[in-house]
Amino acid sequence: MTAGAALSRRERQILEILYQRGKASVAEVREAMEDAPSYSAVRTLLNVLKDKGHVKYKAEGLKYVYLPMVPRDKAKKSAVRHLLDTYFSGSPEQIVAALLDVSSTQLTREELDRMAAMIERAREGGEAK
Amino acid sequence: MTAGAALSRRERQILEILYQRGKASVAEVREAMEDAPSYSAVRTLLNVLKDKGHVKYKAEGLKYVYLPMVPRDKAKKSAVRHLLDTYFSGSPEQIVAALLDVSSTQLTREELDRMAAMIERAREGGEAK
DNA sequence: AGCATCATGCCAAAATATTAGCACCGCAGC
DNA sequence: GCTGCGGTGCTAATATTTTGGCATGATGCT
Repeated sequence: MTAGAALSRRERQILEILYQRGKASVAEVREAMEDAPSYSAVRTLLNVLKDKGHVKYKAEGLKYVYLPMVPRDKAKKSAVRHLLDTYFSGSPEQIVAALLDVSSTQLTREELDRMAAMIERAREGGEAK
Repeated sequence: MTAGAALSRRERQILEILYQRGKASVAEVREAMEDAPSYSAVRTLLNVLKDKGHVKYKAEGLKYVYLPMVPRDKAKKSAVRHLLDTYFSGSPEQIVAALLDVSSTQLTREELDRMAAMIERAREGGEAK
């Protein structure tokens, strides 16, 4: 129920844009869409999302900017969880594998080092059963 | 166009079930749904997915089983890529962080070792710029 | 053979999602 | 003060999604 729950195609598309950018005005959302419909349409969708409780807005200057109701950090987690059991049978290491595969070309040694360090820390700190 | 492209809510739900299980009959798909509609409805959706080219089916015994058109391996990658730039600004290490966070309690030392090893291998093998 | 079961194909009704249009408001410039 | 620009609210039309129903064919059992 946190984030990716039962949204229509457009709703999801828009919510994802908001997650990408953190916050956005109607016009910004619209510009971020490949296949943007009318301004009105975007506005309606945003309102639907608001009614469903996925989005809130606040005045910023003269216009409203919309932002996700559940903060990115929470959404991240449930997205990862979902990915995990949709495509990876719940196996975290397989995600790491896919990750390395997908982004191997852009990964710097430093990034890899940091990842390794994180895992190292988890091994010591968490000390799973 | 690979996998998660412009599907309706139900279509997505069903396709994801197929990715989870690899293949499934109409009844199996239906059983895997929390909020399952009628058998007919599921059947229709499966056919829609077939028409859209996301799913194929083959006879297995007496009934048909459906399976995703694009194989899990490919779908995985684009799902990871999508996750990456929706919630993580394209930063692979942040995914690893989230992953560890989400699944820290269930991770065995062996799994962590294997992850570390993968990263190690990437560091040597790939030798990114 | 007759019947219940479980599969499929096809189709039309009902529910939702998606879109655009119109009216209004505040602000800046002429 | 009028006018154009860019924002909002509301609402109605359209398109798509989602659903169930009915007819049919194969299988297995009594």
